[in-house]
Amino acid sequence: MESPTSANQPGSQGPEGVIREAQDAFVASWGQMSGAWGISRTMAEVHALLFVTGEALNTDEVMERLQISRGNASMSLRALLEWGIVSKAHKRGDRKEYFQAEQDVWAMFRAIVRERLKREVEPLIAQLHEIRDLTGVKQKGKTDAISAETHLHNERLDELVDFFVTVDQLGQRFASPQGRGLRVAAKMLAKIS
Amino acid sequence: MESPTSANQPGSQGPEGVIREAQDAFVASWGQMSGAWGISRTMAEVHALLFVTGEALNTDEVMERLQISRGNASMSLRALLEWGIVSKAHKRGDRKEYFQAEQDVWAMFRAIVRERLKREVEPLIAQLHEIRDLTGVKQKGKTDAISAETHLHNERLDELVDFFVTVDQLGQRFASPQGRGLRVAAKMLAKIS
DNA sequence: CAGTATTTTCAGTATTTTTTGAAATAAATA
DNA sequence: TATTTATTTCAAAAAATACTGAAAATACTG
Repeated sequence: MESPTSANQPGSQGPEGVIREAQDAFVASWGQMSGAWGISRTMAEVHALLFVTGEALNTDEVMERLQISRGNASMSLRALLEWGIVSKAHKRGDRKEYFQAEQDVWAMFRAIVRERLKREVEPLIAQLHEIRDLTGVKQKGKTDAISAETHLHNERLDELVDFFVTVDQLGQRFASPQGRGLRVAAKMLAKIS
Repeated sequence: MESPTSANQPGSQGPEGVIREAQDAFVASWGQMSGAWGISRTMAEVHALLFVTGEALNTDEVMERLQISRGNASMSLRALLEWGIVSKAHKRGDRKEYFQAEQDVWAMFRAIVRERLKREVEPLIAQLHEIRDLTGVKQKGKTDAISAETHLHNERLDELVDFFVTVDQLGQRFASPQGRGLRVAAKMLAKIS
């Protein structure tokens, strides 16, 4: 049990103690999941902070709240921009840059899917094609001078390529802006006993 | 370009040079993807080797082919057994244990989905529920003494929980043995222009 | 059971990844 | 333009992760 932070002045823009506690807990949880997204713990924490506060924060506020260095905050924020789940904002009369997280959870995951397809799945498909080409023809007719072993090898690779192409196509549909509709589809599919 | 390995004796059980080359390339590619599965590079390489050769290999053969230590091979193989994508086999008159990879690509990914739901998604959902409980009631009716800020915070978390519950349900359907049918469904969904 | 073969464990080491902090760069103001 | 403020970069340090090898444990065999 943590002792609650000092009482807020009434009317301050800061969250009440309980919310702050919940926010910190969320940041920690989300940080633990970083491995699952393939990003560093800090990057996940920065994202969690922006998401859970719902506010636009500047680099110093992020540094202060997460107790991280300026360099780390800068790199994490830039990476989150590249992932497309955080965007820049500006405040009048303030030279600092502010950052805010995408607040629509489904839109956020569409962005993540899009990025992971691009970074992981598509390069893999390309490599698998190259490897597949090492052992010859694709046509079913040509049984030529191909050993049984080569044949089995080719079948294994073809099945794998086929799987990833399907994943890529499915992902693209989900990730596209039109994929919005899939939210409904997904919930229905998930529900039917 | 690598010089092909020394010519195989005809009739040997070893693969021809070209296949060996393709296998090595596959092991390397699959190893690079390890991050995406959340496993170590070696573990991915061991799996790749078993998958791409299609053979049941023993610890020494794995060590030799991947140039890794006995300890590393042992740990990787055990972890792959836990993931359920590699199984044990035995050869008559041989005391060594042999290991073979699941050869059905879709079955293999069902196992991976099952495991990642269990290790990553479900614990997250549990934690999110705990965090959500910190800031009170779920009922829509009760607008009581809840600040606007708390209300927004709760909405954000509820949306997130809802998302992961949907993912978990969808994943379970796919991962279940009955999920076999989803292979067809997935391919159809992926195709429709 | 004693002896041998095989597998697992784990402390120490090596490698990879992440973070820091300060210098360099860029942007805004006056 | 010079000055101040904000951001990025990157070499070095720290932290996290993976790997080795040999000892311990386990499982077979005769």
